[in-house]
Amino acid sequence: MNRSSAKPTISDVARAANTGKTSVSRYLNGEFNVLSPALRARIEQAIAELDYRPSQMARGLKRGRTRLIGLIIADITNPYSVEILCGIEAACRTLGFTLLVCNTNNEVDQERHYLSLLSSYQVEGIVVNAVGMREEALQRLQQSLLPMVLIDRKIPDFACDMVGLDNQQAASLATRHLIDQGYDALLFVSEPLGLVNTRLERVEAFHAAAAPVSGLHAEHCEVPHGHSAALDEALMTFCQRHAHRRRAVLVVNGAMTLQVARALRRQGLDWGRDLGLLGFDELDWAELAGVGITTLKQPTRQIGYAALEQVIRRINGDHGPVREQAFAGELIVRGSTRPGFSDNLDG
Amino acid sequence: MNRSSAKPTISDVARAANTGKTSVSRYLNGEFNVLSPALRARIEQAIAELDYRPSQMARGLKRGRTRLIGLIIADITNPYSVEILCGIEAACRTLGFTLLVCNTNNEVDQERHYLSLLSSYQVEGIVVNAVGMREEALQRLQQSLLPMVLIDRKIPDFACDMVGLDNQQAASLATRHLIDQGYDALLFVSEPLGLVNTRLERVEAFHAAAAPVSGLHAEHCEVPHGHSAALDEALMTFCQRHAHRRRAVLVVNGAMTLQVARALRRQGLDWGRDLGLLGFDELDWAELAGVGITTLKQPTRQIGYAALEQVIRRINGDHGPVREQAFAGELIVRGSTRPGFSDNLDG
DNA sequence: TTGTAAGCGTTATCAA
DNA sequence: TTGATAACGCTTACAA
Repeated sequence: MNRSSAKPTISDVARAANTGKTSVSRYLNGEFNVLSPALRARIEQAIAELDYRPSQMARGLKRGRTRLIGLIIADITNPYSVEILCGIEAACRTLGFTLLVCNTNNEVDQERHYLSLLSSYQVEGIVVNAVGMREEALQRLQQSLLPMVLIDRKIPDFACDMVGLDNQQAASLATRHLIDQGYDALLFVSEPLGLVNTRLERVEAFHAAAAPVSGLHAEHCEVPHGHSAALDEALMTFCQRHAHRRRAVLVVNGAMTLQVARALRRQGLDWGRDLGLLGFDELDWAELAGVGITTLKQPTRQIGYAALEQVIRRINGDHGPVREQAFAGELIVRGSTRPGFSDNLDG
Repeated sequence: MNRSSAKPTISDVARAANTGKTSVSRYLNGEFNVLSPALRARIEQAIAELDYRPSQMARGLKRGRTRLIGLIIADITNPYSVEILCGIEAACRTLGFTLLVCNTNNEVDQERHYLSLLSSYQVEGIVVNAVGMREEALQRLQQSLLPMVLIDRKIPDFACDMVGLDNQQAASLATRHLIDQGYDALLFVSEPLGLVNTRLERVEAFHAAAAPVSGLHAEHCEVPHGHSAALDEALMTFCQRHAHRRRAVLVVNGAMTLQVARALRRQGLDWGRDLGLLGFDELDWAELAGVGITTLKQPTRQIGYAALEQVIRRINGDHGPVREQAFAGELIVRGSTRPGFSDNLDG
């Protein structure tokens, strides 16, 4: 059917339909009110015969608007990020945008590279899933003049739309659950807090929820990512210090929960029996690990969707004040926080 | 610094450097041999001052080559796909290409949409990670005239470069391991085989490896994705029929292994104790599930990298015969196939 | 060594 | 209703 080897252009279509490029362009843009039914039909047929597809490159060049959105992900290996991605994708589909996915692999160079790439492709807006991104990298994002939405992170001293979890609500919910289950020695495990608002807010809400309860020990420790020796040490110390208490560990996110679970395994500690375990972020294997791990699930799809809606609002010219949207988390209770305290107390 | 609101163009740079667009273009393309050091310096400065970034849209439009590669992923939720993605990304970085990631979410419409999108953005080649993609969708890929590489799937009656696991080697390795561990009733669990070569090759090698062994029962069952009742049924039947044998289950891929593990949990069966369990694809939680799950790990990064190299070879004009690359898998032994048979045999 | 001018495939302006 | 024609920002003959 397509005899000529080269891709057909709008001129080819015009020629085949015996008309000018302008009318074809009008057809492409749905301006049917200025097209006679006859002409419209001819164009339609020509397009079908040639299997013509307009060049987005040329379109973007001419119009300046590309309907392209850039997504910068710090670590696509993180299932949390992937779920956010899915939410954003769904929104793109509905709202007529196309997503350019960039995984910076947590490398500053990559992030720089992609940022300039996105701008050179004239994306109309950027969503940044900065989970795990270093401050250094975030700083430079400020320079981008494009509409931008941050997911799950704020940049200090930089006003920017943000969508994420209601950390205050979620951490309170999780902490209260542990307290309600009768645990009286709580350890909050996170990566070094730094200026990462997610971690700060969660640990703060943790302490706030624990403080009023009498007879409760609540502490937190910071362990660098991947530093398993430090994690072992921290957990062991905690368990020994509170040997005669009902111990539980609250973990700041899914990636860290995996680390903690491995560490507990190494030390022969069983969650649910020897101590309680609750992690932020739902894990698809949560129910398979021992007695199952209780998690605090984020409405990830919803967060992703909302982020895209917000960036599009900005693209459409909304110049209102910076907006921060926080979604509530949901507790999914499993065996790791249904203690049979018998074993725990005769240490 | 950037006083004018609009993005600077190559003309702006030329004006600022007091020269013509041609020289700027030459600078951008590294043709320094035809630029006097003085002019080169002026241009360099002008670019820096204006913070100029060439428009890839215009470039692609003019040159016809975009250094863009499209990646079509059927299910980005699958960790296997994400690892492939990482391998491809690494290759892109090294080889100077940019990746457009498209997740079809296993929807035919999406796949159609993205395919035409990619072609309209003038990508120079396409990598298709068709894991889980339906035949229907794959058929249409044939129509694309672009250089294309398939990962992990062949299309019947369609010659196309392919990169993936050496299914024959991997399935043999896995099956022999089970036999060596003393299991004598083997069940291979997969989604319906259909024309999916991955599944077909694996199950075939499974039977081939099992056939010569006397006193060994080897069977396979096909369970639709997400059909947990059917899976329960299949597993229960298998266990009852071979109640007095040493049973082991071999699972065709990581997603299915998750299903099987859940099903076994539901039925109160412990892998390692009540039966053996071995799954294709490494799982990051494999060591945390009960006594740990033995897996057959694919060299995913390597596969992704090789796929991109191949598509680029085609882009560069390699018209050689269709090439199929198969990489060896690696067995990672954990508790689920280190049986203490005592419990198993007194049923 | 440098610059002029003609496109690439669209859309926007204007006149018919 | 239509259709020339001039941009969009860049590359690439072709001249100088």
